[in-house]
Amino acid sequence: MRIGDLAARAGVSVRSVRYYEEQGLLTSVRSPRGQRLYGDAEVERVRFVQRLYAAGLSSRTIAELLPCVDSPSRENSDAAMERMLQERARLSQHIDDLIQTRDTLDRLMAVAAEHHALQAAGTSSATHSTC
Amino acid sequence: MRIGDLAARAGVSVRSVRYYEEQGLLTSVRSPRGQRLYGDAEVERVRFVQRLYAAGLSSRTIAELLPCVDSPSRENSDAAMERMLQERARLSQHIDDLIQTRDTLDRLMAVAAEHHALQAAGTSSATHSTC
DNA sequence: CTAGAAGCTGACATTGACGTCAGAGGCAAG
DNA sequence: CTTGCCTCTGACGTCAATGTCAGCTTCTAG
Repeated sequence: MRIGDLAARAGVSVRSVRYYEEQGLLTSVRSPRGQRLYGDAEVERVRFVQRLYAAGLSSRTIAELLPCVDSPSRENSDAAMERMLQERARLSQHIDDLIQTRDTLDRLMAVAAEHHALQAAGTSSATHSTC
Repeated sequence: MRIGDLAARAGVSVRSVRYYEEQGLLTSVRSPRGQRLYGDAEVERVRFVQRLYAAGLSSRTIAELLPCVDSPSRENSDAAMERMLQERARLSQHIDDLIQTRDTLDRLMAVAAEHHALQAAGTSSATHSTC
């Protein structure tokens, strides 16, 4: 499987695949003439990397995490486990923030809807709220 | 209240405050000599903007949303409401993604912990899993 | 064999939310 | 008046993940 196919299957650009390799997030076997070759497993690998990106991890952090996924050993598992715990905490914090923001948005929309209803009824009440 | 105080109270940099004004997310009154002056309300405003940023909204999107918050009127409330619904959906999707990623991380950590335990017991079982 | 699609490397461009610096002016305290 | 801190505008730097282009090579279909 060549780079174009991998990119298509994983739903990313060819450029991104090369970048992932450059960052040490992905390895490839080279054909005698220098073209990158991949197995089916790499498709999942790319998707996994994408998900970590989506979770806000930097390529450096991902690079620190992946060795544990790849070759579990005593030395790296401790450090990686700590790293994962850290990222898990960061992720949870981020999720909580987003939920809180969504709640804020919901309250804003509720007030807006109420205002809209009042206005539709021609009632100009004392609701001084925003929107 | 001058820009430095506002920035300190809201917990952002002076640069950011100027940037917000540049993007139309914040307004200021100018002193006779041209310095920006703010009221207490702007502190909350800046914090609100920050939360929207944290939620992944771009400054352009925030700029489209804020007029509704500021001056509720019939024309802008419809558009703003739609926009808010859109962003709410995006937010929910993002939250779901993050939770899914956290779950993946949890599974990874569980396997890692198991592996670690087995290794500690000197047992090299058939768990071919990652880490 | 040959045209065109796809790959390679290397480098510069882009986007967004700032950081940072320069040069000039404002403002309160001693 | 001076010292030192704050503010102003304007412009360039940064960082990270990609886009994009150039110039060249390799593979594939006819």
